[in-house]
Amino acid sequence: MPRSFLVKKYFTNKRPNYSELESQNAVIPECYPLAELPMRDNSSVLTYYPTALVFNMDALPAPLSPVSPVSPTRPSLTGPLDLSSSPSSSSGEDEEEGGRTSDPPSPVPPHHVYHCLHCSKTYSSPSALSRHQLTHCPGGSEISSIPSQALPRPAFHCKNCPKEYTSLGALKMHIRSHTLPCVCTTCGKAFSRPWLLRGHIRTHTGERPFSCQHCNRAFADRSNLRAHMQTHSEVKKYQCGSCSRTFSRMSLLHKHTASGCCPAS
DNA sequence: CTGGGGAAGGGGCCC
DNA sequence: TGGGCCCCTTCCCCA
Repeated sequence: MPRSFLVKKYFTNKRPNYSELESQNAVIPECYPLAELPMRDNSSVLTYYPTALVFNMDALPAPLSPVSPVSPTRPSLTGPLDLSSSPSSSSGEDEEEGGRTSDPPSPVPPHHVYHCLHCSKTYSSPSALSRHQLTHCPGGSEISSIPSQALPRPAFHCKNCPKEYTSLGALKMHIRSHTLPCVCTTCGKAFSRPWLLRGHIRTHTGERPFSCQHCNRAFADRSNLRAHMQTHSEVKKYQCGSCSRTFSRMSLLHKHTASGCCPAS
């Protein structure tokens, strides 16, 4: 299941072709320009339907209790193996440095006492919970059990693509992928977010702040380090549902299944 | 063909 | 509400 359950994806899951938009935004000020919505003229990419978002709590399923420790985002068949049951094992999965991943592997932090009505997620404050629960509102499949009449329609549409969002903030974030306001001063490549640009700048500077504790190999991206760590693990994270063969990356598993190795699947 | 690294996209969460 | 960061995912390329 894609993580982007906020978005209705009508087309392919491949990256959008921004070449046309890039040509439209060829002149963008350097040095971290501000992201702004192209509101000039009457050609705003924002389509705002002032329909109030009504969150019908009565139409929602009963709260989950107790909270399941199983991650709800893991795919079932082709998803990664659940290795979280042995966090201190020698797989090296949890040995990377810093960040939230170094937190204790407790599935529910003790200060998280507000449970989502739709999934097993918990939050430390009512506001955080209510904000999260809004993500279940739009034509999302995660609440398919709720009658469609009880669900509010997505209110924010992107004019450049068919995506729909439940909040203006989410739409603004998405629009940045069209406007690409962050431009590399070295090569001129544009990005949607400053931190993406920072990661890109590392390709110019050669900075690799994430290093493997097993082989001292360094990486510019934490996710790439995480993928690399899988190569040190004897039991890979992603398992074929048919032949039980494991892979270090989901993409490799997809290649495996697409190659027809396991036609029964 | 397979495995792995590099680069990038994008939604979620916290502050 | 927005910035920053996290995490997952995907594509491309190369050995």
